[in-house]
Amino acid sequence: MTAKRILIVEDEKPIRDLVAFGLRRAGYEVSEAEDCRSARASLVDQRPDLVLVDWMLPDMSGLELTRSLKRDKETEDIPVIMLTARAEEQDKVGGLEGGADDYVTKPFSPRELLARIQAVMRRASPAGGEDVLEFEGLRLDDSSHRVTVGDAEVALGPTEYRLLHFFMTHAERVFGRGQLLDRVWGGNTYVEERTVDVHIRRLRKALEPYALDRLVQTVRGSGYRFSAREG
Amino acid sequence: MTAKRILIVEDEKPIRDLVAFGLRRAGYEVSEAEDCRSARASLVDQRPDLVLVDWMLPDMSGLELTRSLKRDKETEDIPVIMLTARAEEQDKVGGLEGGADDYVTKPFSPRELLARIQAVMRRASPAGGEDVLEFEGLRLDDSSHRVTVGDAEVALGPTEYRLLHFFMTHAERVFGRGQLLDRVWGGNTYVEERTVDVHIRRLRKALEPYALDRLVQTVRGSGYRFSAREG
DNA sequence: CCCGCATGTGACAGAACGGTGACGGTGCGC
DNA sequence: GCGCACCGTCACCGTTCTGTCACATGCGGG
Repeated sequence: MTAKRILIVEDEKPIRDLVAFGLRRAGYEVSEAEDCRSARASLVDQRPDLVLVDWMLPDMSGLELTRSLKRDKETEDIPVIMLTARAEEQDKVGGLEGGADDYVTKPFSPRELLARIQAVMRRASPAGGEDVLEFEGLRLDDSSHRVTVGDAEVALGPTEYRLLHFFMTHAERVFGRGQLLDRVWGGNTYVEERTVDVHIRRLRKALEPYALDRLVQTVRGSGYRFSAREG
Repeated sequence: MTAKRILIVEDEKPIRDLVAFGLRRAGYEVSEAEDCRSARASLVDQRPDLVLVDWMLPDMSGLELTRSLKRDKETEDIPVIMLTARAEEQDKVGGLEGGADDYVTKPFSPRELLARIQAVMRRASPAGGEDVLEFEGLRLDDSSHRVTVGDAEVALGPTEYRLLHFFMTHAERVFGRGQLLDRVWGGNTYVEERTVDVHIRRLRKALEPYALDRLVQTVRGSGYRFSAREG
């Protein structure tokens, strides 16, 4: 999975550090800027997937920055989340009007911020955002619906694709055939449990040329597991 | 399910007592620390499932504690909830408290605290969170269905796995063959009692390479026991 | 010290389980 | 309508697991 890049524009260093630290932990790649000038620079060469902008900035208000961002064809697709202090709350309307995709009032809980970031990105992703899972050299790009190993493309049927997607988002856990039917086929389909075996087989066969069939492991008596570690 | 352990790090005794009392009533196992020093100690030997940290602490700020927690591979998975006074939230803290998973502002209602605790724990467990039993270096991860000692994987058949799982969740107690048949095989199976012996044997054999077969002990005339203490 | 009973142990046959190739059916695009 | 891709099911097979037995071992009481 390519890490999503987030740019933080915030002049108060302690807060900036704090937020950056938290976001990095959550798996994002974070760059920081303390004013609009450097923010613009970062925007050009980092091409972040999302921008967090503080409302109050020394050289230009965050609102201004957002507006100009959204005016530029080059950057208008980048989602923006504004950070505002509670006192400034009445201005939130203005923030949204400026083109921000969402705003969060300080203080905010980490949960909340992460949730909003994800929500906003999800909304933006059809535009060009990427949704890539990677595991042991195996890449699954959900937006383009492609599975690749290096340059080669792995040909999968729809069911195998969903199965692999499910596994890649739930690695290291064992799932019984019933659970897989529930979660990959859908809760109210009735098919034989052994059908799962057959699709596991097909998935393995597709991964075999790359010696990645080992990732799909049988746990005798329980089901299957997707894992890098041999079992 | 073993009761979840919560560690409270808070210097003001009255508050600490109050919170601890409430949490114990809610069924948690609570340990307390009044500064970061003792918190660290508790972290090591208690391995709490969640930590509640006050923002203001005498020796080190709660923020520092949280950060160092999240930096350490050993403890980064333990969810942290920060407690902050309302006065502190405005100016200093913007948001992600150095990696805290959530935060609660004082004064808070017991309800809210409990709700957040549950939410955070729920979120922590399915993600990377695991269902891990550990005993004398022997690890049984039920979600991935793996039994390991250090890096090595212990190969167990289905029955041996269930047997070990049962023992690890019921250590230090003696079970007769009949009881084991009931609880590991299932209430309505009819098999010879001596069959238990054979599976005990197989389990021991699998643990032998790691000198852990000593954990499965025979109680002559009564049955078997899983225990670290010899005899 | 010896006996008797409880437990350890190796072997084995049947059952259960999962892997695999093949087949017929179905829906879709051409 | 035809061919193609995919799906679900089945039958068959090798492998692994399981329960049972027969025999070995060992502990404890007399």
